Amino acid sequence: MNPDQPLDLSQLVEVDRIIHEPARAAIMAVLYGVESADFKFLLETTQLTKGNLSVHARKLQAAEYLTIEKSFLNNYPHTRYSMTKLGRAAFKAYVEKLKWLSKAMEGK
Amino acid sequence: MNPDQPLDLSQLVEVDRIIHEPARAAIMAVLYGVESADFKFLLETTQLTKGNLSVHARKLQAAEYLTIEKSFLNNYPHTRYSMTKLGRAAFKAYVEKLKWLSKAMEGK
DNA sequence: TAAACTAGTCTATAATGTAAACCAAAATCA
DNA sequence: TGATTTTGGTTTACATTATAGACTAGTTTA
Repeated sequence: MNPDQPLDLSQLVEVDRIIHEPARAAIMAVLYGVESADFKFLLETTQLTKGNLSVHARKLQAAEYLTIEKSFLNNYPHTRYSMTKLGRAAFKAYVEKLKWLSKAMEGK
Repeated sequence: MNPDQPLDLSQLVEVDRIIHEPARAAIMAVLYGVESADFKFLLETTQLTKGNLSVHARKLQAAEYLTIEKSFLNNYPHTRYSMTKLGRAAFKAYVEKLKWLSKAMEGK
């Protein structure tokens, strides 16, 4: 029991739950690197099932972390997702928190 | 849409869910740094409610990530938690995964 | 002996994630 | 042509899960 431990673990408990769900973190991680991505691309990169991708993407949309644009491409429905500024900031903050934790665990 | 993206996001989706829950991650983070800790100490450091601490700690015990020892101290019940080798390894692997994600997001 | 405190546990409720079933339209097949 | 398959998703029933307030059991203090 180390009394000089300055870690504030409550920060961890207060992590952004919307992003913290791995399925959504994966979606965010993909979109963070690109301007936009369509359903098929996200399906391949995240390895989620279609149902999960659909549901989780809409949860991210509800949080205004991403936008969903529907159109038709070659006669087929086509859905394009892109991260909002809010989503980008939230994801950045989330990753910072992860980094903080891993740094805090170093040398223990 | 960056085609030369080598990221395997399925790794993220397959993260250890037992640790991934923030309440439990906080417990693990505390115990990772110390040999053992009692209920009160965990309560203060994690900021969890008593009910949650109790439940989540037992879930970690069920996963064999920590041990729970009960005794009496000054006539009061006293519960002491410590991380198992399995728990330590699992937490280390978990933190490595977080590190991997934050590194992967750098410069994007 | 009543009241307040310690040290937890139990449990009802709400919230959440999951993937299989479903849908509409387009393409292919026979 | 009609039947079947494929594309591109959405819906929803189900199971799992987290949460905190109520509860228990015993101790100390007034």
